[in-house]
Amino acid sequence: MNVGRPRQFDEDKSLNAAMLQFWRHGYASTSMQDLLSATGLSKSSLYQSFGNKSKLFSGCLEHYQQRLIVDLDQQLSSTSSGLQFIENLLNTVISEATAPQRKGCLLVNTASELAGLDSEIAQAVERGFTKIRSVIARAITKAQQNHEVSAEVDVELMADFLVSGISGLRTMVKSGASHNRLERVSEMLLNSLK
Amino acid sequence: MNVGRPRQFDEDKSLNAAMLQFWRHGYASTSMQDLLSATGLSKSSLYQSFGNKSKLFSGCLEHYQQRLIVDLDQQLSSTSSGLQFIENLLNTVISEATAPQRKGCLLVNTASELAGLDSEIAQAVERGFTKIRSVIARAITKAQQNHEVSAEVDVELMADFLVSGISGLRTMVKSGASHNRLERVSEMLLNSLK
DNA sequence: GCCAATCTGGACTGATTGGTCCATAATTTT
DNA sequence: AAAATTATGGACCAATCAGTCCAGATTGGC
Repeated sequence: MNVGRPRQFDEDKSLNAAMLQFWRHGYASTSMQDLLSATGLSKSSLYQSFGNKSKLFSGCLEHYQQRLIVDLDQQLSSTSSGLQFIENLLNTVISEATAPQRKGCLLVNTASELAGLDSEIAQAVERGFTKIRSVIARAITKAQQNHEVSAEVDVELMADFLVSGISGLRTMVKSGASHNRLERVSEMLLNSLK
Repeated sequence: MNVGRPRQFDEDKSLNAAMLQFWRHGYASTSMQDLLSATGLSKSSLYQSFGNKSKLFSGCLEHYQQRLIVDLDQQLSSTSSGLQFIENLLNTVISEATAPQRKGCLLVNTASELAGLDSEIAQAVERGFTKIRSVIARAITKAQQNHEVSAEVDVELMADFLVSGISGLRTMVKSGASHNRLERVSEMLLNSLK
């Protein structure tokens, strides 16, 4: 098997380009034409490789989630302070407020747009959130080991609280909250760890 | 002026029906056909009364926001305890987790879908959030007067924190969090008031 | 009764939607 | 050289999209 001409295009790059489109405009507002332009693929190739729009979206969601987790993992292991890692996370969210386009988080966006309607997507979103939560839980444990956070803190609960808090911050960002207000709320979240 | 045949349909009811469609499926995934079926109006009447899809959506958003504020206002004034009012708010959000369809909050959904793309919508969303925040701020003040919440609490900051926290909870609901986890996070939010 | 406004339904538009199919070309392994 | 696989581009599809227009019916105020 696997004889014949090999893949010419980088499937990962195509997935990434498609992901960006979905990320920017959401599922419904992204047309196949948008995806063709973004990926640079021909219609035939795109359908051949990814099936259809829905499957492509699922692939993009998975791609996003994996990239995100790898990135967070790497950041966590390269940061000695668990608390600092979390503070960095919050700052990253806040810094998007001044960005030209506020894309937010594809998982959060998808939860909002589709999770209530498509159960398959809902499951993918749930898996993504679970993974993020587990990274944050590890960060909290690390912070406890460094005595930055009280050992009495319930790690799982606090991880949920932070994931929820970050999602809330993201909504504030999209709803146009000022930098100042975002910073103060972020500070409160951070204080809840102590 | 205003001679001739008077309005036959209840503009408020039509707006309400259209709002429900947008609420359920978002802006992009709601077609004019959906809106015609939902409102029961003829295409001519709908365009005559509301202009076009975009304007109709803006109207629905305004309608939603007004309804919400009136409802919150009424609840707040009929609840002697400011703390209880906030607890009720959180419980309402959580109870949606078991609902057949999790529509969430139209303002939050719209922030996610459109606020990053359409500045006019973004402003409407921002106004809506501001009003909600002010109701919650009043609830906190009321709780302080009842000595349920420390007088040292910064009302505006806490209001922001709660609005953000509620949005976070809503995201958790959509992402499939269990009732138990939602309750514990909600409890943490409530505790942050004390 | 007349006028003005409202309502309906349908015809119609041009553009876009997601998706299929096919002939052809390019490139690799066997 | 032959077979297998990937690529492209365009023709084509029915369905749907938002939106316009109009003729005609209805219904009220004056």
